[in-house]
Amino acid sequence: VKNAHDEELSSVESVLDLIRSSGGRSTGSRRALLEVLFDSGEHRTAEELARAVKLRAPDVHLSTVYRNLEELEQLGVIVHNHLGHGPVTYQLVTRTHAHLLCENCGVRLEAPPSMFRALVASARKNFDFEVDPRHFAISGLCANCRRERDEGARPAE
Amino acid sequence: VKNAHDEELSSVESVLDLIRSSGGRSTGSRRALLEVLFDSGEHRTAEELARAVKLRAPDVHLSTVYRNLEELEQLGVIVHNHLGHGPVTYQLVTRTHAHLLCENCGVRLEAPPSMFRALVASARKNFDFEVDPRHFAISGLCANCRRERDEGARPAE
DNA sequence: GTACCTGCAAATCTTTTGCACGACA
DNA sequence: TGTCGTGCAAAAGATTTGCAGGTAC
Repeated sequence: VKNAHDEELSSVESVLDLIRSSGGRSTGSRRALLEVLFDSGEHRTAEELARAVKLRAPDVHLSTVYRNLEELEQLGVIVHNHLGHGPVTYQLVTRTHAHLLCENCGVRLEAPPSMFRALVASARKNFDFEVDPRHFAISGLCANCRRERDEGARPAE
Repeated sequence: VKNAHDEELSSVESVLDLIRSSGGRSTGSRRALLEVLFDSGEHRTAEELARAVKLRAPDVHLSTVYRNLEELEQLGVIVHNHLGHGPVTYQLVTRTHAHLLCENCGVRLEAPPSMFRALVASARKNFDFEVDPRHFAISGLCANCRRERDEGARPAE
């Protein structure tokens, strides 16, 4: 779980350098995966990433994508997130942030780090625990679904 | 996503009543599953619950447990949690609480609701979002693993 | 009696692994 | 050249579904 510095994570080439310097090899499938990760939006599943990789390198197999994602995660280049109930999603560590996820409709809101300041401080103080709010989404109910629920709970609809 | 009142969730029989009143039937497999849920500790997987159910009612099939868990969740009797990377776990809604989960070693700490007060207020104010910190674990690093990481990062070990 | 529930088997979906071949350093 | 990486197939783990028969109400 080694910590890579930000400048090492700024481009496809710099990450390939990082891979080489840790004893790995710079291969076509790794380059293609990194290009996709740097190009694409957030929270892509392994399947989505593999589909995009195949556009650049048609022979790259899904299992190779999984293996490379694991390698990149160990190097600290990407993280995976558990959002909702679907498959795991991946993204560059330099682009992570916390999320609010509606349990009911699945809508996802990006939460600013400031929102977690008190929680981070409290966990540190009370449990000596360093909270990283980016790995799992914070679940709850969005405004719409809360309204729906409250209306549904009215005595006589 | 109807909200059951607490007194309806206080015992196996009261939940069976709730099931009947919502058009469902009181069956042996449902009773056995509820007995297991009321008897057992927290965060049990479907597999674990099915194993315990089979001790009371050997013919109950795993798929029936899944179907009944889904039904109970829809009635608001239980919730499921995503803790760490393993299978989903279930527990009675009356016994839920938030968790801190170490990304590195998997240790799980029970977090008091007070720890989330500021987050809950801030999400409500800024996003009109009602946070329920019990559904997903809050991930991060426990004291031990943080120490380990910090030592690993020292210039010369 | 009828709608709901269940056991069983099989399918589905996501992810992992074994193995032999090929490619990077 | 030797190790690491890859494609492919197959396995594994968790969950869902189709169907035919059984059961609560």
